Amino acid sequence: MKSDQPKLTSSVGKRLAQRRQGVTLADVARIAKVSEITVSRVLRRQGAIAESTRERVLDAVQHVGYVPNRLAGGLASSGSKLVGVIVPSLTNIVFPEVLDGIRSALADTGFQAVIGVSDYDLNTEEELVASLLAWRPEAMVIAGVEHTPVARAMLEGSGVRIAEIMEIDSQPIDLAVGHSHRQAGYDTGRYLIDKGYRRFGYVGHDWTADRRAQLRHDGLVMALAEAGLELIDRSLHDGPSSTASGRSVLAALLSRQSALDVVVFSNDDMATGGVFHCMSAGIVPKVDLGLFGFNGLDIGQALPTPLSTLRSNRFLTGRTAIEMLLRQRDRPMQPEIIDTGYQILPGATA
Amino acid sequence: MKSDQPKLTSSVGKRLAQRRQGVTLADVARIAKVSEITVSRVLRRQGAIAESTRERVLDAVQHVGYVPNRLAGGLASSGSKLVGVIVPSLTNIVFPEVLDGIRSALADTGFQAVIGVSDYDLNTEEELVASLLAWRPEAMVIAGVEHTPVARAMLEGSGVRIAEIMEIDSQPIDLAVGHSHRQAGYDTGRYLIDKGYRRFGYVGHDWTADRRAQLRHDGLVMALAEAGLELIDRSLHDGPSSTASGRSVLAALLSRQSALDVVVFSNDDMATGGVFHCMSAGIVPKVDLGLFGFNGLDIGQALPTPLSTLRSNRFLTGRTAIEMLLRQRDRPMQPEIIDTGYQILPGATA
DNA sequence: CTGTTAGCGCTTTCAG
DNA sequence: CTGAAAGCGCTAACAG
Repeated sequence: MKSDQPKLTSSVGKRLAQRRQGVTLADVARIAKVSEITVSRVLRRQGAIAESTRERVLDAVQHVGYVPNRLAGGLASSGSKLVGVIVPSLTNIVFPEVLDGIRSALADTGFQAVIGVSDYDLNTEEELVASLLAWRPEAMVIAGVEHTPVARAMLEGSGVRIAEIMEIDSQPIDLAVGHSHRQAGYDTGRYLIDKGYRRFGYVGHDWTADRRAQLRHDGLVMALAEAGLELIDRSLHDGPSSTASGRSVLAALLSRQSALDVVVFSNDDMATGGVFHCMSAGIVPKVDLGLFGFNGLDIGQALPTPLSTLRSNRFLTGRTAIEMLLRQRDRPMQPEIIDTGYQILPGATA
Repeated sequence: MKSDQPKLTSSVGKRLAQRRQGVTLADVARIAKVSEITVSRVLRRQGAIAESTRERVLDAVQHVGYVPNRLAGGLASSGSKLVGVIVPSLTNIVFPEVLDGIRSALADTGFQAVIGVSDYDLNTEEELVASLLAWRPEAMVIAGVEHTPVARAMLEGSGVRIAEIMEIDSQPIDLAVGHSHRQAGYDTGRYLIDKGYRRFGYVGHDWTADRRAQLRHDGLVMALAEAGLELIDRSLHDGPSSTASGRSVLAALLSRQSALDVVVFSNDDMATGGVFHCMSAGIVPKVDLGLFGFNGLDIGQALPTPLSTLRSNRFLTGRTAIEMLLRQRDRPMQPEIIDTGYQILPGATA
């Protein structure tokens, strides 16, 4: 394998054999017969370099297959070109979508994201904050505004810019990007009440892990209360949201409570499962029973009866967070909040 | 904000004010009245340390809120505790699932994954290889076995262990973990032929981006040929797979070709869309038309008629890749291949 | 346009 | 059990 590499100047070859390490700037400099800093400048396109030396350096780089060492570069320049990102999950598709927005904003900036997954656990999140901060990121994106006191202290104390995303219902440390979940729940209630629904049921998943789902629920209940209504019944799945559980939990709810005219789900995964249950049970969505989700996932819109739901803008949220963070390296005097909003997708199930 | 931090010894406070940088080992050492190396040892639990000094150091760390600098640590020890990972996409759920397997294998090892997304583009992948290698990862995981010559050379030359995952149909650089897509396609064909299907159609997505889908297709055609059969018709969507396109492309195929008794889809996303089309068009899966997917996604199994498909083991693939890589730091003499296999899920659509 | 001199913050020797 | 000295590979800050 090693022998497949291009042949190197013997001195470099020897050093490599001894070190097992990679080629360094010094190696390139020696071959190009310039100083290390000149190589460094060429590679970073910084400062004026004579075209002839530039070529010589680039040739040398090619020749020895030099790959810069960012650990060293970051240390020397105290600028890691890293952004730390913490999300609760990868299996819930909304988070990969946020990451995709982050990726798109980071493209061509030279920044790399280092991603941590907290698994909806605040203590895990705290550990991740510490370990990501150890990479000296130049900014940090973290889902949610709820953190352990220690995690919060580390984030505040780090001095780097922090975007707390997906939620703007509380005051952020520095910047919040997302939308109000309480308001989304409230708007869901208003929309359905306006449609004439009166007998509300709710199908949800584990709240202790997903407080944003709870905020939406609370907003919904608030809208109902204002209209003199209340949730007639609700059923919660003890675990993360999924199509399968949406299906079974709706079945359970309906088996004990037949008087509902609409069911609001904690999100589209659950609601899609609900639609599947209806299909199996011969219940016609909207006609026999209204169903309403949250997120506006593609899958829900591709259903034979497209899901009535609220679309949140995950990609935009990720993208905006990064754009804001990179725009200004110092924290603002006042915490800032950016609402990326949501839209009602009327669909065909409510 | 800054003033909310715990009060620091005045000397440290002054240095911080000057540097805007974080607290360093030296600061902790001064406060604990030990040398830097002792602090370092305590933090890395390395070498014997008197319990009393250990406590003194830990107190100091707490007091000043010290966060180690991994750039410096990695540089000094030439060990980054980083694993580079490159996947083609985050929006196709199978990749987040692989990442989750990687994450689970990395948990409690002290390693961090740095993730790059190639967007199914080999040139982008090449850039990612270079930029991830610059972080001096101790191992690298990359989806697929197809790379640009330059990317391949960098991977080989890096000396670090490389796992090429999701595909074992070609010879890997170092280690391959996944399953044979050609074989999966072949087995799909055998399974359906044994079921009595004879008139095959195919609905797929963009092959240029997803060569594993093409391999499955080729395997399918091979099985058909062995049985003296051939694909009667096929329709390809010019873009990534999605439920929506599976739906419309099946509709298009059926509108021009009514003699099919089974349609094989490039994956479960497409197949789920196909099932949705059938629901809308009054076609009864399995009875009127067989449908077969690939991946074994949850959504397919939660359908009113669970999808007949092949389940690939994404989580296991990610997890196994990391376990193998961390088990042995040197590349094996011979490239190694690990088959994480797949299972037929009979379902109810074929 | 190019080079010299000092580190960045930590860990690896090697001593004691 | 603890420390002093010497870098890791690169870049900032000055020269020239």
